[in-house]
Parts: sequence; structure tokens; C-alpha cells
Amino acid sequence: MKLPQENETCPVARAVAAVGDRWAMLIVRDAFDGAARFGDFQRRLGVARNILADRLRTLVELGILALRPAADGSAYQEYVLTEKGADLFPLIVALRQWGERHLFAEGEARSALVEKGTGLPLAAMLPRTQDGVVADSAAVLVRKPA
Amino acid sequence: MKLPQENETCPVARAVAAVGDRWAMLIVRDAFDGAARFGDFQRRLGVARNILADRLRTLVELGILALRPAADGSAYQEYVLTEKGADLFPLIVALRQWGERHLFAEGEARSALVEKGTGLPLAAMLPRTQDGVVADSAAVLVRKPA
DNA sequence: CAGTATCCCTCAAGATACTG
DNA sequence: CAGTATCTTGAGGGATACTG
Repeated sequence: MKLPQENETCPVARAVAAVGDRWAMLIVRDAFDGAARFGDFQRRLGVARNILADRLRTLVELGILALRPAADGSAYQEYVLTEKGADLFPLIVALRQWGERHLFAEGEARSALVEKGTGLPLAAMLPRTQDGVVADSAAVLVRKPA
Repeated sequence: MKLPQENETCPVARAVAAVGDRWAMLIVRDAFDGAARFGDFQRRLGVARNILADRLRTLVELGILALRPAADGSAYQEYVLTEKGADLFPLIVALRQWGERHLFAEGEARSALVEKGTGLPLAAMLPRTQDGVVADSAAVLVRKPA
């Protein structure tokens, strides 16, 4: 994929280039959900081992995941989210909320992301201005770099 | 890409399958930014025409874009965001804010999404519980479908 | 202008066998 | 268990010529 210059200064384009392939966000999703070992991801995703190894390596290179010794003292290592990776949480929630709203039929079975204490789903996540007013796309504009 | 059953009930996985390819979100981004005609997208993205035609067709099939007669009365048609497409705005903002924070060096040139009135950037968009408290990933869990 | 039709090529992805 | 090595396939993507 060959992006024109314009896109190199666009954070959206860079983000898509970094985590916009078909596996990255699913790996990150599972990391948020407690997956840490190679086998965890492999079982949950059902992805071929070589592909998984490659994607994990890339995510480590990008600084989204980090390797550390397994917490249980076994000889292996674990993949954990870095701060950069943890900051993808809003993106996961945005994907999930859009998917819930538009890709499932009424009453169709689906997993849900709920608050631990109450069991309630999260509030709809919407962009807001600095003073807390919901900002729809008509209220904003893209300012090109100087 | 062959997803295991688990993923078919996960809204994140479905969302990635729908708009997780390398062009969809860039097309949607440009639609939010005023692109409407085939040539608009082609010039902005620099993508091959056959690929663009295919992606636009897919987005229309998915109900994210719709075709309507051009507003200027010309013989051609325009691609406009449907409600389903407009609901991708938080996802675009999530991509952008993560990209801004983690994929640009300090002071590096980048485009910015600002409020029309004030010129100020939007507030950081964070998941919240129903009562408005910021919810980080440790505060939630994924509840599997029955 | 807005696509379609071809051709070509690379890489992602899957399957599977193997190794420390 | 956590990968690597190898092979094969197919889809995604690019370039370009053509058409209503």
C-alpha cells in the first residue's frame, strides 16, 4: 500500500498502518482480556503459528507489547501490554461499540464488555470538546499541517 | 482469515472484519472530511482506481456509504456516509488520538482535528461507565454470550 | 468523469513438520 | 511449550489501457 504524502502527516493513516491489519487488534483485544502466553493467543485466535509469531514480533517492535518473564515462574515469557498498548483501549471500545450497534441483529448472541462492579455495559463513547460537549463530525474540521 | 467460533460473537472481531482492511477507514476519514466523488477519493488516497472502485462498492454494500445524485446537479453520483457510517466517527477519533500520542515525534508536523468554533483540539476520548467515571481496562471484563 | 478490464506481482495466510 | 522452517495458495494491491 503506497500512501501519498498527505497521509504521512495524518495520525489516522499512521494508526491504520500500525494496527490496521487483520490480526493486530484481535491480539490486543485478547491481551486486554488476559491472554499473555503464545499458546493463549494461538488457542483463542486459531491463527497459524508462524503468522502469530510474526504478528507478536511486530507488536513488540512497535512497542505495543513487551516480553517479560512469566509471572508463574515457568521458564517461558509473557506478552504484556505496554503503556502504548494500553492506550489502545479506547480504540477497542470504539470498535466494539460500533460492532454492537451495527453488526448484530436484535437479540443475536454476542459477548459484552461490562463494568466489573455493576455488570453494566459502558456508556457510549463519544468525542467531546474541551468543555465536555459532544462533538459530531460536523462540529470539527481537519487542520492541515503548516 | 479463518476466525474460530468465539470471534463470530465478538463485536470487535466483526468490526475488524468489516472496516479493518487497509483502505476502509481512510475512505471513511476522507468522507468525513468532505470527499464525495470517486475522483475526490482517488486523488486524496492515490489508490489504484480498480481497488478504489472495489472498496467503495463494498462500503456501499455494508451500508456505510450510500450513492445519491450529485448535489451540484452534474450527471454523476456522490458517496455519502449513512447513519451507520457516521457512527464510525468515534472510531476515527480513537485512531487519530492514539496515533497523535504514540506515532509522532515531539513537534513533528501532523494534521489536527479541531473544533470549528474555537480551533481547539477535542478532549481525549475515554471509555466511561454509565455514571460517567473513566473506565480503564482493569475495571471491565468480557462477558461471554450464553 | 467514473468507472471497468487485464495483467502481474507481492505478501499474507494456512498447513504442517520440526527443534530447543 | 514456544516457537522456527518450509511450502503452497489466494487475495490484495498496483499499473495501465479502455469505455460510456
